[in-house]
Amino acid sequence: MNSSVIVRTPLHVQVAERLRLLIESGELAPGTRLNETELCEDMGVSRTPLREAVRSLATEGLIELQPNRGAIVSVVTEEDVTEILPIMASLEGLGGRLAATHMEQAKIVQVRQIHEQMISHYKNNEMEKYFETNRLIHELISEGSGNQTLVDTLHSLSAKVHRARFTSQMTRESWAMAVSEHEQIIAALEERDPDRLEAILIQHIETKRATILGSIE
Amino acid sequence: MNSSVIVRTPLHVQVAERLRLLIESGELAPGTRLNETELCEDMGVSRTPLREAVRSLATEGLIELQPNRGAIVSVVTEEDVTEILPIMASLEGLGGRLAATHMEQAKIVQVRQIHEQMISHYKNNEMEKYFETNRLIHELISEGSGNQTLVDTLHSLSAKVHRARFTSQMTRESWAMAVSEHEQIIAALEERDPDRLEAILIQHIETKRATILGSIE
DNA sequence: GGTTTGTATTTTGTATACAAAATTAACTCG
DNA sequence: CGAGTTAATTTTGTATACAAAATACAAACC
Repeated sequence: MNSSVIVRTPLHVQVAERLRLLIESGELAPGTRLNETELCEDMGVSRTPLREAVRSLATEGLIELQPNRGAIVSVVTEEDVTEILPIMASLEGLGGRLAATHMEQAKIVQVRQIHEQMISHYKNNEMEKYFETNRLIHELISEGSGNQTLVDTLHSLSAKVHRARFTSQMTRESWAMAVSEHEQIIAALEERDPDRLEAILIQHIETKRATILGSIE
Repeated sequence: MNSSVIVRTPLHVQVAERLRLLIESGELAPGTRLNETELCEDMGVSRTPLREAVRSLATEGLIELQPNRGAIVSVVTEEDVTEILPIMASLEGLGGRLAATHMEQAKIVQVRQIHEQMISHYKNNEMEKYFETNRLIHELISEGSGNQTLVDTLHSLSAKVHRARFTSQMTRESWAMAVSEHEQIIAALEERDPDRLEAILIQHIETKRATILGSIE
């Protein structure tokens, strides 16, 4: 009976993770054609695991397959984002509603702490760090729902929006607005008020939508 | 300029579709171990496209990969269904809300027609046909939202629940309840009342939840 | 000059071959 | 007999080889 088996993660999984990283970081920009032989040489693997990884990321939506013409990094359009945000609003709302009742006290304290960090990043005008803590808070709250499927679904949707990279166009006002909403989010969570938390989270995404789509026109 | 290119769909896509069918129809039962060579012989393809297909279905959640031990048809647990239904409620609600305003009149008429068909299947006690028309109505409504991402997300969640195959345990009362709710759904759609449609769709899934989970204990 | 057509090259799609791990079966020793 | 160990077999993981399609390029033609 070996309860702590060492599992060497399969090559195609490692390759997929690495590709995902390259795509999500923007190193592989949307629309980039993926050359198999080239990528294989870079990563030091053969085509088989690489192709398996590409197929995975394709069903995930990160990559678009073009039959007999290879694959490109999929392009997230404004339309995609317009479709995704209402879904995220709905799901974040549900997540908050559940988290308000299910989340452990210790986790809520943790969220508050990260919130404070986020505020200081805001004050110091540290965009990158702000976004990172921001993302973390939303993730912790959705995790607080205790619903893993919800967490996964939100994560995948959020990744697409993030990849669109419209967020950097944030104005001073919209940023202030987002921060103020976050203050309310934490408060509602601490008061364990499902209805309010749900409402604010939905409103928060509406703000996000306005910011993102405002920045495009 | 060739606008109607003939694209021979890649083998791995065909294989994936066929596997998906086998899994969703229950021909490949949850937990079944997938033997590569065996499946290859059955389908008349080599291992490469088969494996690519398996990787796809794995990221889709239909198949579970066990490193160095192959793949099994993933098992949908009661817990999974408990997680999924609230998400579906939330999303179907959103879909209905959008459909109430966006859906074309002709589509609404079509939904009404299928609804009538469904009713007659109900009266004739034709379970299978009832479920099929039922599924179709929900799909049409979510499509009426005009939000393809929403449609896809719902579809994938719905497939998991369906695969759990708890639904056959429907009692006479819960069935009647579902039918009556459907009547209200169509009415709200015809009246183009977003709030009511959203509310009923959410309630409808609550009924479904009660039915499904009631049948387990 | 620009378009077309045919050929060379690259790139993808699929099959096979080899390596490593897991499962099964056989066997030893208590 | 039966637990444990080792050998044989199967099955998966990865690499390579071959086939087919797409792209790039050059020559011929209008």
